[in-house]
Formats: sequence, C-alpha cells, structure tokens
Amino acid sequence: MSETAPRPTLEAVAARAGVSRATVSRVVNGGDGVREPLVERVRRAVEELGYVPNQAARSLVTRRHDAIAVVVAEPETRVFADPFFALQLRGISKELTAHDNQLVLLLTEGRDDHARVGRYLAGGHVDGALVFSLHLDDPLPGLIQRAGIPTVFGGRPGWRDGTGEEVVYVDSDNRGGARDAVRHLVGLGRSRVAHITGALDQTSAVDRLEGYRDVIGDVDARLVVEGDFTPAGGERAMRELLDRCPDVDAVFAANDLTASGALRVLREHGRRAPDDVAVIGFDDMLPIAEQTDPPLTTIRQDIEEMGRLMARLLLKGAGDAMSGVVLPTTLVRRASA
Amino acid sequence: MSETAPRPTLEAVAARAGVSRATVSRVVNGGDGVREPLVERVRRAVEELGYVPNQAARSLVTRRHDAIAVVVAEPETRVFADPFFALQLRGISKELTAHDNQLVLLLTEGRDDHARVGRYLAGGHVDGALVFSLHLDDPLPGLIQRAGIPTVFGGRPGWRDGTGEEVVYVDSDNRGGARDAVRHLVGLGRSRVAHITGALDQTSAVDRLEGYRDVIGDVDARLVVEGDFTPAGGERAMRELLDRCPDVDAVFAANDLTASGALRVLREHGRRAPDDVAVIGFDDMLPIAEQTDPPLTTIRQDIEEMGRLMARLLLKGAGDAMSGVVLPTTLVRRASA
DNA sequence: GGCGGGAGTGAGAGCGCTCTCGGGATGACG
DNA sequence: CGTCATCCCGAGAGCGCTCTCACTCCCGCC
Repeated sequence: MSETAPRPTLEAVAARAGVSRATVSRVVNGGDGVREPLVERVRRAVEELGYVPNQAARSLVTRRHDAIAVVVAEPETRVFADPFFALQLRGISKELTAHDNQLVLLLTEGRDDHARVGRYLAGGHVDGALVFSLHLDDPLPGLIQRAGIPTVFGGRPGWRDGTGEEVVYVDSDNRGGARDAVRHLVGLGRSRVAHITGALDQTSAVDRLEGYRDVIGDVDARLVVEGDFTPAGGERAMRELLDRCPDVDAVFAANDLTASGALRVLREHGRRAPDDVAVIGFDDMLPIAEQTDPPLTTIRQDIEEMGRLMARLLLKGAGDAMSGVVLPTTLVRRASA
Repeated sequence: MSETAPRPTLEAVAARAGVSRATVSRVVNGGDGVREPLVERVRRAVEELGYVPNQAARSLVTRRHDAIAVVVAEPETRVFADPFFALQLRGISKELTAHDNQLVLLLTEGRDDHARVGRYLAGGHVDGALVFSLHLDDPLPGLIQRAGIPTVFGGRPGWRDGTGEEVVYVDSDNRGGARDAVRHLVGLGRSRVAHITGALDQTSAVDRLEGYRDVIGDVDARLVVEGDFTPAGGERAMRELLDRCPDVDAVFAANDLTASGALRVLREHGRRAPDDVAVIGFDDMLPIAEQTDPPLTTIRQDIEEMGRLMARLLLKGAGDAMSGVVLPTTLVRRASA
C-alpha cells in the first residue's frame, strides 16, 4: 500500500530552526511571547519541512479535539434525505470550518446504534455534539445528556432533562410561522381553513398545529386531519378532508411535501387552487415548492442559518445562560394561496 | 461549563483487575493470547469502571485513526442538496460503522477550502478519503492525490492521474443505463428520440450522452440539447427542442429533475405524455419521480450501495488491483414512457 | 552600580496507549 | 527426571505534543 513518508515532528522543526521544542510549539500555536526573529526562523523551518502538527499527540495532552459530532437519529433520515438537513449541515460545516473544527457525522440506524453513539460521545472523542432527534419518545437525547458533553439540539426536543436545567436548542419559529400562514389564508377571505398536520410525535408538527389553533381560535375538529409530512400522507388527509368538509376553502399543510400531495388530490377532484381551495405549505423546500402545480405559497425558514447558529452556540460554550433560540420565518407568496 | 469527570485509564483498569497495562490492552483489542479467567477479570473491570479507550493516545502510537474523510466539493452541493448524496452518505456511514470507523465530513466552499482540505488530508488525521468531485476541471482530486492517502472517488473522475496509475472510483453504469432508457423509447416505437443532456462538464452527463449515441447511432444533432440537471434547464431545453423539432416523439432526459421540467413544458404546449411525447428520466430520485405528472419512467441506480461499496473499497485498501467499479442500473416503468 | 522584575527561552515531565522483549511457568518429549 | 519449545504475562520504552517551571537576560530604578 501507499507507504506514507515519515512526517516531520516538532523536534525536527526545532532542530532545523535551532530552538527548543517548546518555542516551536509556541510559534505554531499563535506565537505569543516569542521574539520576532525567532518566530520568523521557526516559520521558515515549518514551511521548509512541511510540518503539520500531529493532532493525536496534541489531543492527548490538551484533551481537546477540535471536533464535534453531528448526530442524526434514524427517524430523521427521512428529513435527512431532503434538502432540509443538507442545508443545515452546510451551515454547520461553514461555522465549524471557520473555527478550525472538524465535523464527525454519526448516523444512527436502530437501537444498537444508540448505544454505540452514546459510547462514542462519552468516550471523549469530540468536544461537543449537535443532535437532531425531534421525536418525542427518542431515548437518544437522554443518552447524550448522560454522556456529559456539551450538546445543542436541532429543533426543540420533546422533553426537559431531569436535572432541571434547560436544554439548549435551535429551532425555527414553527408556531409563529404557522400563525402567519393561517393569517394569510384568513386574510384571503377564507372562512373554512383546514390544517393537515405533520407527524404529531415531532415537536415541529405540534408547534405548527398550535400556531393554527392560535389564529383559528374555535377550531372545528373536522378541519384538522393528521398527516405525516409525506406526499402520500397529504393525499390521504386531503381526501378525508374533502369527504368530511366539502366546503373547505383553504388548507394549511404542515410542510411542502404534504401540500404537494394535497394539491394533487384537489386537482383530481376538480378543485382549482387557489380559486376553490387555497393551499399553503411550510419549509419552502426547493425544488418541491417551485415544482408543484400551481407553485406553492409557503413559509420559509433559514435553514442554513439554523445550522450555523447551532454550531456557534456549541463552540461558544453556551448552555449556561440560555435554553432555546428560535429563528424567524417568512411568508413566500407564489400561486397556490 | 460541564466539568467532565476524569475518565478511567488503562492503568486504572489494570490495577482493578490486578494485571498489567499490557494485558488489559490485549483484552481490549481482541483478547488474543490471554487466558480466559484473566480476560474475564479484565472485562469486568472495564465494565465496572466504564472504561473507554482514549483514541488520541491510541492513534499516537498506532498511527491509525479509524476515521475516514468524506470530501464533497462545492459544485456538488447541488447534488448534496438532493436525496442522491444523502443516500450515498448513508451507505458510507453504514459500512464505516460496521468497521468501527468514523466519518469526518468535509464540505468545501470555494478555492481557499481546497487548500484547507488538502492540508487536512495530508495532515494524517484520517486513514483515507472518499471524494465526490465529478467536474472535469476540479483541482481537488489532484490535491488529494498529492496528499498521499488512500482515496476512492464517487463517480468517474474526469482524468487519470499523472503517475499512470488508475484512479479508484465507484460509479453507476451511466452509459449502460442511458442505453436501456433509449432502447426502451425505441421499443415503444418512437422514431424521433431526443436527449436533453446534463451539465457536460460532469462525467455522468457525458456518459449518458454516450449511451444515447450508442443506441441511436446516426444522431440528428437537432435532437440533442444541452441541459444542466435542473428543472429550469429541462424547461429551457424542452422549449428549444419543440421549436427545432416539432415532430419529436420521445425524450431521454439526463436526470429526473430535467425530466420534470420537460414534462411541464410539454403540458404547457398541450402535448400529452406519453401519448404524444414519451419521457424518461434518470436517477429514480424520490420523491421527484413519483410526483411528476404523469409519474416518471426512469433509470434507477442503487445509490446507497454505491456509498457502501466506496467505503468497503477504501477500508479494504483496494487501489492496488483495481480502478473503477461500475454498478448496474435498472429501468423503472411508471407512466411517462 | 547593584537589584528587583518582567520577558523570553529551554529542560523535562508527562498525556494514555501499544508493542517489543524477556522471564517464568507449563507441557511435551526423550 | 532433564531439556527445550510454547505460551502468557509484565516491564518499560516510546509515540509527538503541551505546559509548567526554572533559568537567563536585559531593562529600569533607587
């Protein structure tokens, strides 16, 4: 196999520059307290030898790794398979890179993996963790909490930890966004505004439902149908809705995928959007939202910023003073409502 | 901040089990050459103390990291933002996990990042790299090659390296899949089969075009329009196509996104699919392919398996005997062709 | 001109682990 | 019963780095 050439050590650089290891170390780590000529000499030696610090040796003594783990629980692989998570990851990556941190990606696949992830995090391989696990009953967050490393959650977790401390998380304003969506529909003069929920074991779905309730007030139970964030779920729910309430004139779908399914069923039934039934989604997930017929009016969240913020909070060692950070959403008007 | 309790060391385990560090080490690393009763005692001590090996200390001496990097070049973030890459990542993750390796994700953002990634890989932080960089002119592969660590590419790179060695890569059978697609259209009795290409600076697009050519033989140049793998590109190309060749009766689109754009334009122009114009895509990218109207006939590739295979090749230290591995594709019939 | 103090540098002690090597116990065999 | 090979196990030497601590200068000050 490829025989890697022996990489130069601190020692080698020190010898070449005619100084001690300690001095080289100082220069490599910022150069404070070393006189300029020496700094220069060391820099040159580093350059000439192509010296790169051995991270393992460094971590061994500093107990820092300049690496954080991103944990994605299996149920989220659906989320993961859409642009949502990818964007978040990108935001995370940018922020970490800016602070010279590495991103270790942990995807879990079932129960066994939970233990594995727990062990890994407790094993002190990373300085912190960003965790995506939005399900109410997920044991993963508990495990991670117990691992005792700084953690920031993506999305509001469905519980508070036992110690009474608040959990640190970043979420978008699901409830507020939902309110905006429903208000928009109401503002269009619609009086029979339905809601197709997301999977209600996820906090985002619960929060969006709350937002809907905030605006509608006295909710006609028949106008709320449970979906699951998928197009198929949207179709099923829309059918049920048309069946139960033929006079429905607006639908707030829990996300764009759901909305796309709803739109398809409406078309099947000869209902025009937005003329007969106005439809609004959530996420502004491209290309879905732009590809529907008609293009989807929806609520946009700044997903990349969410990721970036999560990383920033983690690196800053937040968690003392704060609990949750909620990012605003904006209404994107297209044709469907 | 969270004061992490001092984690137990090998030494501690050894003391508790009443053996030497060396013996504990042996047990922890497989337990060969240690008598059963001792193994048992050490296991128990490990259990009781909750001992987890310090990876940094281990790496320092073994020079192995049990970690590999996944490098995604910026131009691929488009790819990354669709399910394609996510699935590949999942395959990679599964395979790595099965071999107790960690996944370090490096997303590059522009030129500066190339240098950073090069330095990182050359820095000996990981045991190998999986690289996604499908553009013909990308400098990244060269950089990585120079870093001198085992590498497997995702998708056929657009060059051979200077040393004359073949590059190791995993790709799906773009050319063969394209042939199947076009043959299917021809088998439907279509005689004016057009092709909307992908971005031709990517090998996958080039290969799919080749497959088209393989079947059509004497290609009418007007029937080939350049696209860019996006719905918008598909729309543009389809318009041009209808303009140039009103008699077109079938379209092989370079991917599903392109096909979705083409379908939309056909609908606009009152052409029915598949009756007037049969359309076939590539990727079988869900939910796109299922959401088009009509649902899209397309070429499926086993994306997760690609990822898994890449990881397997890398861990096995392939690269001696082999160059590229090409995975088969299958035709998925839906309604559009 | 001696002296205290601050700043710059080097020596050395580990960080927690693996791995070689040698010694002691054990079993096979003559 | 002696000899030798075999098998286990422990001692100890690092892996490459950081960081403390002591030492040396060189300044300013009385």
